[in-house]
Amino acid sequence: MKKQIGPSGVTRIALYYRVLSSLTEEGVRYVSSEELGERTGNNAAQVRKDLSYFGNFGKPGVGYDLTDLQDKLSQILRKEDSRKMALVGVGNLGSALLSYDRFKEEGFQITAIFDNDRRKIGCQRGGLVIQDVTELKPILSKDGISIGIVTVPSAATQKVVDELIEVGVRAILNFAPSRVTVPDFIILQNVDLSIELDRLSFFLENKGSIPSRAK
Amino acid sequence: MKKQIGPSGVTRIALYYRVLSSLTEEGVRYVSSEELGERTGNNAAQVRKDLSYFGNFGKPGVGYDLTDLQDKLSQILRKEDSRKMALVGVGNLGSALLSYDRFKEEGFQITAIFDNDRRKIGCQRGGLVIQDVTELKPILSKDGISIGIVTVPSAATQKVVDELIEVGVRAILNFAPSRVTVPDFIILQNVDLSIELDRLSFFLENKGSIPSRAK
DNA sequence: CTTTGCTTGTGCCTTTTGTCACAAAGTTGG
DNA sequence: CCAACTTTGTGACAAAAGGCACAAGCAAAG
Repeated sequence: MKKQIGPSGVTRIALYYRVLSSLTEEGVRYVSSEELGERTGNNAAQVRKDLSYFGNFGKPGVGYDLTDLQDKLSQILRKEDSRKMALVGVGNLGSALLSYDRFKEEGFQITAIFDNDRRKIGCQRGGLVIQDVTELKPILSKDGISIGIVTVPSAATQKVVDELIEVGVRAILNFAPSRVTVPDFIILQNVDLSIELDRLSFFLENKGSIPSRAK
Repeated sequence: MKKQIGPSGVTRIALYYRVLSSLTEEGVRYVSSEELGERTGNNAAQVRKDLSYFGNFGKPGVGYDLTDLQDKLSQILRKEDSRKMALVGVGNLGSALLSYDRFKEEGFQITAIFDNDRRKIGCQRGGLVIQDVTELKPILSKDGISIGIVTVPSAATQKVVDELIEVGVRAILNFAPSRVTVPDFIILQNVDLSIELDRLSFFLENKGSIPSRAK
């Protein structure tokens, strides 16, 4: 069986895709693994190997056809299936994510938002009405939403996550600092900003030690 | 020379620290590598090895003294040196970070904020006055700020980062999607939320393939 | 058509990261 | 004090990730 790409490889693929978008605007037609590596901070061989997991996209002596490669990566990352997302927790961070333009640009769309705060429920945010989180299950059960973004306080996280899973959400982006447990078939990605700062804080005093990886 | 801990090890250390805080609230006195592993989703041996990079904190047959270990990790992550941070770019995301309580809780404090928008400059946000980004250098040069948070549009990122470095900032948390180049001695951490979503999107269709690592 | 010059795809090696398993150290109960 | 349990710290092993280097493929020039 052919070896598969790893988690960090996927991150790099997404990065390559970003760079391709820039290059398109610059009117380039072909790009080499060398250049792609340069622009993303990766080794050229790494780039070629990453891409080779999904097929032979390049032409020796020329490089990769830009629009062609873009299509391929778009397909790999499922950019066409417009992904609908639900956001739970319309606090500061949640609100910011709602008006975060880059989600739209990259084909992601938040279509339902929830909170447990009486004062917020019914209000509008980014063109959507904030709904009662206790109504989450009945409301989402028909929507076929596959991605959930959770920006609620730690204490509530597990409950919200469980409910999202019940209504068919299969991937969750969790901004709460608490670790959540999910079944194996669920994709969970934690984003903990204060941990990022802890990392910075550590490396500030131990700079020489470890080369910073470009996550 | 003794081997040093790697980048992902540092992330785990920060995670352990979070769990210790919870455990303290629960009134526990000792914790085993087994339990710490359980709660952070790591192998017990991994936990012990991570900790052993910094000393022999545990007692065989007992485990780790909770408050003691907490102190040690706090020291490792430099939690005491109250870290001052500057935030550049007071848009949606920037504003959210300003009122993100967890930064305070974890000992990080934003003490200066900048934007280039005429209409924002002079306004208050989270108890701070938004200052003109063109004044960044003169204002920060005296402050001894070591961490910068950058939430400006892609086009402006490199310039802002360069200026931060000029005034002595040594670690940067960059939320812009564009890759920035910095000298070797600078710690740069990119956080790109739309790339996180791309990852989710990919794994949704390739679930079986790769076990999701608990970042 | 041949030669020269790039650039890809990939086997192999190196380095890093994670896990296992066990000796040493401490604890508890009789 | 001794025997039976725990749990640590770590050397040895396994798996994964990254990089090197080269054969094979394509292009362009003569």
